Amino acid sequence: MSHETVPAHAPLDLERFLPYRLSILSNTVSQSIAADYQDRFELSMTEWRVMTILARFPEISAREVVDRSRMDKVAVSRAVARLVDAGRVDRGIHGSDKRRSVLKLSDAGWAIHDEVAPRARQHERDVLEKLDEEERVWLDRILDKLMG
Amino acid sequence: MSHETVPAHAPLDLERFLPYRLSILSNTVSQSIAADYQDRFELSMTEWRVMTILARFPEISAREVVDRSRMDKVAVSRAVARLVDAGRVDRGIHGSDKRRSVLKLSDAGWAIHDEVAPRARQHERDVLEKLDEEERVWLDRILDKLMG
DNA sequence: TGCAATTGGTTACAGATGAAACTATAAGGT
DNA sequence: ACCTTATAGTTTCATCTGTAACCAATTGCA
Repeated sequence: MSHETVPAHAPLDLERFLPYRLSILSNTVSQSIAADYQDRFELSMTEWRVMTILARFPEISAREVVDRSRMDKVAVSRAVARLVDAGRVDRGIHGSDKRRSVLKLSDAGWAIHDEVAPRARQHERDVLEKLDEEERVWLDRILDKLMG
Repeated sequence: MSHETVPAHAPLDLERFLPYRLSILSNTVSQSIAADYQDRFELSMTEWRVMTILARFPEISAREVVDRSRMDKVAVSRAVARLVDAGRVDRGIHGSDKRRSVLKLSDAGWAIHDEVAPRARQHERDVLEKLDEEERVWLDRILDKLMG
């Protein structure tokens, strides 16, 4: 029998590693929703997110979309450009500050929003249905604390 | 006063929408860990994940890495190629099936693993510290149910 | 007023990603 | 043995993404 000279490696158990589990879960859920509207409307996830922000806060600037969504500035710029291009968002210019855009959903944009939003909500319900009411309350509270 | 002809839009509240919250949380957590090793070792997240799998299951094929990690086949192929290139993983060929690779961490690979793994675990603890013990138990249980 | 620093937004580039096509080997059925 | 099908892994291509550089309008202040 020999002395232990090699340090014992301590491999991570990826399956139980929180960041990994979150990443898998998040991707699975987001992908299943995105799959639903990407083909039907040629709408990327970023574009959809911008649309939901504009649905809730009409007439805001791209900057405000960034602030409200934690999305990347460049990503928002590109998404808005495509949405304007597709006639789904109307872009105006702020009266007193010519740098600022003023964005809102067009009628076509609203039509898509009104079709996609309920389906997205349904997906969320499908996921949450795996939990009982007590677990849903805890999850909500835990996410708030983790993201605080 | 007029009849209500326009249907009431029902915008999603992105801030409270589960898939969105998961996505933000997951990105925040994973990014903060990845930032730690990406610069110091020029190691991508995919490569690091492959390394953790090989640490736990030495002498497996790329296929088994895919199965155990839910990662994309192509992503694994590329990550392994880079790791082999960098001398962090040794690639052999399976005796009775020449298609199959046999992968394991090299000494250099283990050295990196042994430095990164504890730091990754520390990051996980940092995140979980925002919760009390009861919440941690619930979170674990909830993730299991959602991912079941 | 004039000029440096800031801010809103876009562009350019470099790296990451995923679907599909491809190569090579193996397995299965006749 | 022969031929079809399946599997391991790589390559290709088109798209996405993030960082940094950039432009134009605005603000702050000497």
